[in-house]
Amino acid sequence: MKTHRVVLIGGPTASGKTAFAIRYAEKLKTLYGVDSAIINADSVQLYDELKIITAFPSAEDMEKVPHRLFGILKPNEKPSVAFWLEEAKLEITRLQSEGKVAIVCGGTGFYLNAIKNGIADIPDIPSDFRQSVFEKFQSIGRDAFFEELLRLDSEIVKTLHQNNTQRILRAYEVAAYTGKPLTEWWRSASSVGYDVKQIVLLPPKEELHRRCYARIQKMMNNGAVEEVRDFVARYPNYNGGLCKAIGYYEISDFLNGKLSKDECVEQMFIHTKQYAKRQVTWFRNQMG
RNA sequence: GCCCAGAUAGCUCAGUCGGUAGAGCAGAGGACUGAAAAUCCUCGUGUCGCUGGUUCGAUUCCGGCUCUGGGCA
Repeated sequence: MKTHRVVLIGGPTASGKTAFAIRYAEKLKTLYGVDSAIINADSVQLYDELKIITAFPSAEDMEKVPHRLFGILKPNEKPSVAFWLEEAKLEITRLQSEGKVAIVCGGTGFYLNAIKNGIADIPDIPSDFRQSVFEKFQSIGRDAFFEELLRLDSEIVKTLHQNNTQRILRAYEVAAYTGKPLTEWWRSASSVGYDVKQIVLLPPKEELHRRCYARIQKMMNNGAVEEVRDFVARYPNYNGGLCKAIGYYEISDFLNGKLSKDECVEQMFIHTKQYAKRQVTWFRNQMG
């Protein structure tokens, strides 16, 4: 086992990545005598809150194998691939210098892909600039905004639908701020150049759905409701990155009476299945 | 027992002034280069409750029946 190799473990939610990664690390140790660490590649486990609904690794698991990049963000901080990649590269470099193997594990295929293929070296866009772009979008409307974007970046249509607000804003920001179209930045992306071994777990759909449901039940039994109640009490009117964790809105709606408990669980189940499906599509089609 | 309102896609419902019907959600597939548990795209044949009648033609109008709400007794 070459220690400079980077192992990527991906798969949809509830596919058993965490358990697999730990077994993998233990085998590296017993079979090859090689130490390793698990690096988080899950956007929502980057946070140090809402650990139940984000399926944060258990304390026992974290004792078995060193874990990195878990719980490194506060709720009001925002992650991004670029941020994550920088941190992951630092960890990988550190592990490799110690002769250890990096096991990058998580469900955010976008992040895993960045390890494989790298991302374009685009400068940070200041938040006030981004805000002004957003205001422009709101004032002139989607159609006009998209037309202006095409003037700045004529090739963007090939990969971008004008209804995709997040991305047309991003494309506009980059083109307007850097004076260079996003599509051109993408062409200049260079691979990070790791020797990557990729493992993707893809359980059959029915089994995956069963596991998703079991996991939601477990979260609810482990205090997911109390966790969200406590969180919204400490962060009133929160609208940061943790909002996107499945369970945040559903349990909030249960707490304020908009959903019954059964409906809440049902919604979480539906959203988890939909998420898993998007992940499977990504892993199948974007990562070979 | 009587009165009223419903009965249309897996669910919630719209609609057809009579020419066999469409939205949202769910579901299926897909995209993805700095929000990715996010964001976005594509896909809609279903005895229009059952049964008679009128009509060239009924899911649509009329009658009866069944079921579900709500009201009156």
